Amino acid sequence: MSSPSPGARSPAKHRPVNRDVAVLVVIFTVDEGRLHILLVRRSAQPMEGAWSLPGGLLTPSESLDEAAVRKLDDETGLTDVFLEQLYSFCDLDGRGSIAAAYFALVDASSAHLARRRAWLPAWHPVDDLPDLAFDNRRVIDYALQRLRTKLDYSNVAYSVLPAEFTLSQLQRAYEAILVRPLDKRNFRKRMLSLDIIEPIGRTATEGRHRPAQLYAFRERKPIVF
Amino acid sequence: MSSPSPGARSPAKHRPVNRDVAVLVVIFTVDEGRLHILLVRRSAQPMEGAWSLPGGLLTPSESLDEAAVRKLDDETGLTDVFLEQLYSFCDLDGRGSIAAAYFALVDASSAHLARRRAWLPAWHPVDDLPDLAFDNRRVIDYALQRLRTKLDYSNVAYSVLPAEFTLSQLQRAYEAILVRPLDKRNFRKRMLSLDIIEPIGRTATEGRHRPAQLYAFRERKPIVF
DNA sequence: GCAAAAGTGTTCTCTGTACACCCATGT
DNA sequence: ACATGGGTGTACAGAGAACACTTTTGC
Repeated sequence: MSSPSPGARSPAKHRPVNRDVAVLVVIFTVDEGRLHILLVRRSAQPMEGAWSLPGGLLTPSESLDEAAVRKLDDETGLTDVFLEQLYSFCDLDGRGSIAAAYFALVDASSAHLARRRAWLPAWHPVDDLPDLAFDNRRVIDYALQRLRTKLDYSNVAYSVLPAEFTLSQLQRAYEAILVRPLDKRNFRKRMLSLDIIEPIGRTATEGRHRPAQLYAFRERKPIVF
Repeated sequence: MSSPSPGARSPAKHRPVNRDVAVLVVIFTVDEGRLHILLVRRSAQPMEGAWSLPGGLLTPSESLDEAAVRKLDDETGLTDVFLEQLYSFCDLDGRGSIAAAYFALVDASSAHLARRRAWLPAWHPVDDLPDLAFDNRRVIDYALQRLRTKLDYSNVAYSVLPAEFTLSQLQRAYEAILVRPLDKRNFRKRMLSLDIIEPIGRTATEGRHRPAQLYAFRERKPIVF
């Protein structure tokens, strides 16, 4: 709410307490049938060089959402993807700062990772993460849970695929995120009945087998069923 | 209460930018078959006297959760109830502060509202709220949505009822929150099959009709189905 | 012609929903 | 005896899960 607290009693001697406020972004992608997260190396003490989630302090004028969008853009060059606030953590670093965590889904082939840094950012499979700075692991676990839940009742997957895709690609993305095989017929039946994707009328040949019908999401923005 | 002057923030480029960080608590209860929210009057400018959600700045040493627990205790005298972080809002007051919103469910008959203030806090039916300070309406709408969703796949209702209750009381609480009548037989069948409540073996007589079996939640803590 | 992925229906089970009557008590 | 809310079962519909074979292409 507002800085002045409606319920507070002693206006005179209360001194406002300000805090560091940062955003963290858990950026997911699916590549080679596996779910990955983007990690960067810390460029400052403490724990310089340790793998961690991308993030940083808010600038004086920006909002939480703006900071998250900026960070995501910095790291991937992408702006028009699924990005949602996750949870606000306190004291992840042991120094009382506030970190508003966000999570995003990106198409690996559209993302352009920064290449001019001493330490290069990199995709890491979620089932094989390195040791992470601070309590970043907690944030990732929370994001994973939310992503998996949300996959079931929303169209978030639109953001992890290129504009045109085959149903098999879509299914592989779902399977990578859920870490569970899905039945092909049931999967297709459900996706089509949800009315969130449509065939675009062209096919794609990929390998020495039958070409697949190409589909696109009707809306490239979040929809909840 | 005095709000921090703009100069209180660290303007220098090489210094981290700190912000006011506050918590807001949307405190729900069910009374007389209607869902209510606890509102207080702002005790400071701007908008002094306007109804708003309880909240306030973090003290120097506390975490977000601790501040939310403290606020809830201040307003209701309750500590062992359902309380969950909702979302962090930015700039609700137009001055760039961060507000971590929480929501809580309390049993109206256990709550003791503050009585020694110039402006008394009060329960307001959610379907008949007064004009509210700032963007508090957005926060309440968000909390309502989350509460209604969560009612369907968790035992949050444990926190809005006394320790012992009848199935009819439980059903009335659900109906008040969802604003929709529920079928008695289906409701009882479902509640019992979820295995989250159990009969305590006693009955309660209330009015000139058949006494009702009393039940209790097996766990008085959050469970997700 | 063969390897490889695309594409396609039916059956069963389970969950949610609709619906109406008798029971125990106080007055 | 009657008014009031407590308590109970069954039938139907829709959703999700299990399951196997034919088609189209590149080589």
